[in-house]
Amino acid sequence: MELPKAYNPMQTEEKIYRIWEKSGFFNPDNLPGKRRENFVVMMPPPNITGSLHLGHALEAAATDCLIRMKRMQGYRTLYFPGTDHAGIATQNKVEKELKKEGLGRHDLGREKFLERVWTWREKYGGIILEQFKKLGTSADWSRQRFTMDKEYVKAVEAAFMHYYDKGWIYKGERVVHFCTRCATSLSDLELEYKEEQGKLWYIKYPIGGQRSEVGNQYIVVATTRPETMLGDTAVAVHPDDTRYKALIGKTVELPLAERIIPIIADTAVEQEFGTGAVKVTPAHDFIDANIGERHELSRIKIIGEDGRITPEAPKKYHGMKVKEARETVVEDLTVKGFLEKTEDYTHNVAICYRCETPIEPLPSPQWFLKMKELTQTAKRAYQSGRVRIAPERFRQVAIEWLDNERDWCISRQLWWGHQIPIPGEKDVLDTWFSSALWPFATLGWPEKTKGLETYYPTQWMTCAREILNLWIERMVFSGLEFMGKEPYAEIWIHPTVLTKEGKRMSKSLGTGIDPLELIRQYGADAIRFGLLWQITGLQDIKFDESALIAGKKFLNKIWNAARFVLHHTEKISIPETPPISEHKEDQKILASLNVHISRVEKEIAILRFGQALEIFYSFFWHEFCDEYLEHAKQRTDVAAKETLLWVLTTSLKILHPFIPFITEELWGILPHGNKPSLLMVAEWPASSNLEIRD
RNA sequence: GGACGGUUGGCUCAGUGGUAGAGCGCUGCGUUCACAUCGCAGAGGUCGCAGGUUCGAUCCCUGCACCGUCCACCA
Repeated sequence: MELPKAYNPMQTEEKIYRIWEKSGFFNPDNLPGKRRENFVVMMPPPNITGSLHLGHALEAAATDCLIRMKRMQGYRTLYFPGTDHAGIATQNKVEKELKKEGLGRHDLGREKFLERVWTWREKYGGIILEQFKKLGTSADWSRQRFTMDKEYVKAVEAAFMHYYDKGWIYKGERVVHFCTRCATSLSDLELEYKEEQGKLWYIKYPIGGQRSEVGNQYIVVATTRPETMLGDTAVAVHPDDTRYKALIGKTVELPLAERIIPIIADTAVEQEFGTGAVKVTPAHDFIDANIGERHELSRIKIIGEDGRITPEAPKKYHGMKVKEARETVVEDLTVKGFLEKTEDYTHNVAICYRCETPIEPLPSPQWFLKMKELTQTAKRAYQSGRVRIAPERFRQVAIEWLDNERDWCISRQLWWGHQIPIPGEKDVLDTWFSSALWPFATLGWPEKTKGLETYYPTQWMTCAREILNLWIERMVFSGLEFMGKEPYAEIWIHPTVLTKEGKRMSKSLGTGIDPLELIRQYGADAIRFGLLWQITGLQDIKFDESALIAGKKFLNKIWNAARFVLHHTEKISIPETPPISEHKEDQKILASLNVHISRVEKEIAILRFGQALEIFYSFFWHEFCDEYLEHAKQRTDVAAKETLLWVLTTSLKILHPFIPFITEELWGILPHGNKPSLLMVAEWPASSNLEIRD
């Protein structure tokens, strides 16, 4: 067969992927040979709103590399794919789509709106998985799950009821982060922070009196949010603050609201900030809420879910938006002489991670899940090593979060999501409540399915750094709670892909790189090569396209080495066992091959994909091509030909997990004695069983 | 504010207690016999700064500077 001089990924990749899919080998139930041990990995389900970014590509390349290697090593491999309904994210996407038609979700009503979301899901829900296929991901698409599948909904309800019956779920009015635009509460992890040039207002609170004018005695508090003073129920100072010690226990009159409130002592107050005296608004600030609980202060909710001032505040301010209220309050304070001074002040303002609206902390009835016991079981799993975490340093990060996590607010005021299975409840559940069940809900839990029996627990998982707490920890305690077993043996926090300048990749900043564009330009193998090549250890990756060029060149090198070997070994088949040869050069390359296989295995075991690839790249290019191939040109004996074929085919096996397309293509062309199966299920060269001669 | 990571040739990164390496880029030469997406040759680094340990430090320790990430968020 005459091969073209240059490797062309376009002509290969689509064809090869179809052959793989048709083989059925992505499904572990169809794998040839006896398979005793599992290697199961759950794909972190991408949002149905998403399209592939380099983080996904890195995740898929690394996971697929492991899966393919384990598959060849005789494991029962399952790479389980699926997608996440992603409550807020998806709802916002659809709302944006509606907005173009001049409609809001309330115009449609709940039912019609949800129909629209499902339409969206049908249309776009699978696109991202198609993009994973382009990368060569050998996931079992026949098992694909969505977090709103019927069976999955049952699992979510069962989990909720389990906690509910245990008394771990309760409804309470708590101060939560609230996005007034999305009209929903948000978890800590759904916030972003934006630096804002704000002001610090110093306000005089008259001491003791019943006066509505400023007297001689007053205490000054500093605040960035003067409008919340309408809901103040105390002024707090540090108990050790000598300036204010004499005032503790006395009262002040709250300007504008004309309420008498106490001066209390609390260690949460920082003496150095502002005047050392702080207004306490238990309804609209988290720290104040805590202070309020300690001192049994009443909570006056002056900002409503609509972002407007409530009737709890003085009549003048009713119905004002927060910003307007702030301006009016400042004006009134100024006119009445309560404002001492104003300073410029830069601070971070919490904003909604979806729509960037400033967050209002406010008391709202929400559902909570008690966390104490759950987090402690998860903590023990990490401490005992039953769940390993790589790199190891993230274990401490995980444990610290588990130690400090408050009860989990699991309700959201959205339309798109899992209904809380309590009659009359309109809210839906936090997306992460369903994601937390991913490793076993995908396998049919709470039914006792064969899949669950066979494939739970899983062996490995990877995710991005920022969802370690959001997702990973919650899967661990959910797995322990519902299955009695940790959901995976090891979690790898993979490097973050940054721009070459070391900045975060972001669509809005225009610093993102589209992997699909790169695939078109270089081919999927080169992308996988480039990404894996750059995973070298602890560091995040400053994505460098030159690694893709290196990959592309390497692929061409492999292609042409194969062309040469094919020409040079006509009428010879690939030997079944390593050739035995008298020639030193043959012995040397065969021995070196085995050494390099073992080194690759060792690097992969500690997830150093870059070093593994480098090791074999160097062997193949320099030792095999530059030296042995040149030497073999002088040889016509069978031993040389068998050695060429042996080293080449073995190299294809080793390289297949990294660059599956080209290796599979060449495997199909090489002269096998018997009709070969696919390379993806070929037997991994057992380096440990081979004699290493040097 | 808390925690963590990094600082090595033009760029992106490996690496080791004892003459410093790769890929990409660059320079020169070379196209009959796998590959010009190639071959050969080469230039290019006082391994962030300052101390310390050591016979010897790019590597170990301390401090500092700068870059970055995550977490928390302060009125």
